[in-house]
Amino acid sequence: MEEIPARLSAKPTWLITQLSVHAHRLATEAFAEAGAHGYHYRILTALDEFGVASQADLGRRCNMDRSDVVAAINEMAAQGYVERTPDPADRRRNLVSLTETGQQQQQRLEQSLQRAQDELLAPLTAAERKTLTHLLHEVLTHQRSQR
Amino acid sequence: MEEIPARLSAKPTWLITQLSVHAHRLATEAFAEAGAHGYHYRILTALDEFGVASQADLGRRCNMDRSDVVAAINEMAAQGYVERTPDPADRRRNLVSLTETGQQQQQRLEQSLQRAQDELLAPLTAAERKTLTHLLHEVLTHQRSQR
DNA sequence: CCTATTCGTTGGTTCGGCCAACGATATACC
DNA sequence: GGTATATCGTTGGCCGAACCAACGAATAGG
Repeated sequence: MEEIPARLSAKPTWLITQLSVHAHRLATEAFAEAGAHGYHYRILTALDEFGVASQADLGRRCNMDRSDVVAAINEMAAQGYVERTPDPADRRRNLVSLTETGQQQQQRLEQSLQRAQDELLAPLTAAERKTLTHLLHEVLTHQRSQR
Repeated sequence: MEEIPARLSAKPTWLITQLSVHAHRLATEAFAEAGAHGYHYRILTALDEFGVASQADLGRRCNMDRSDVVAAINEMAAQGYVERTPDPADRRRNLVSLTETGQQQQQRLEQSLQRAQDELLAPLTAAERKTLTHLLHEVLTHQRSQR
């Protein structure tokens, strides 16, 4: 019926980009249930893991552009998940901190994402998931080091 | 300096989406050298592999929306890589065919992509690449069967 | 015959990822 | 100390890939 060209389906770049579409769709749907976006999850998780940070730090940790951090923080501050206070030690900076409800939101998103994750990797055994994760990690860190 | 939250970098969805950014960038740069886009490569390859097809067929094979097929065909028809003729047997359809120069373009893109591919997977051995490809393929086909 | 379905096309939205520029501030160098 | 350089937050924009809704024309199925 709708066969895929072999030259496409044999290429890792094709597989990765196609799979990222599915992964992205699953993650987006999961986040949408909690009224959040991908950027929001990244920032909440970074704050939960490393504590208070400047917006620039968050951008670097979450691999986001500074301007996108601004927008995400605006939205989450309006929702009460995050607080923005000027850094007394460096008045260029804003210190972003996680609120109580922000932490709860992080946990909600964490669980939603976990479910999406399981759905995505359903056909793989635990060992295969580990192998896949390891290989992807390998390639990604190499790619990151290249620039 | 700019550490990445462990909860992110351990998640296949994160790894896949982040890696797809790199894969996509490498592929896009490779295609840009030949003045093409990712959608163009997909269609050219599908035509090369399966021969003449309707736009709707191309969309299904390349996993593209019909409307995006229209735009890509427009561009490639203007470049002379592809020809659009009405199907006499079904006047709703257009039959899209590959021209001589279109076939050459497909080969150019094929080679460019191969180079991007090698760059992306540089840190992996041949065996690891095979494993990765296999696992990705597994997950993707399962995902495709889900809808 | 008439209802669904398919096809190509137009026009629009969304989301993630970017870039350029700005004023304010901080750091480094001379 | 003063001056260049860099960083930070912010605004406002761009792009590409994916997708959706709706339309007229044409076909297929009952």
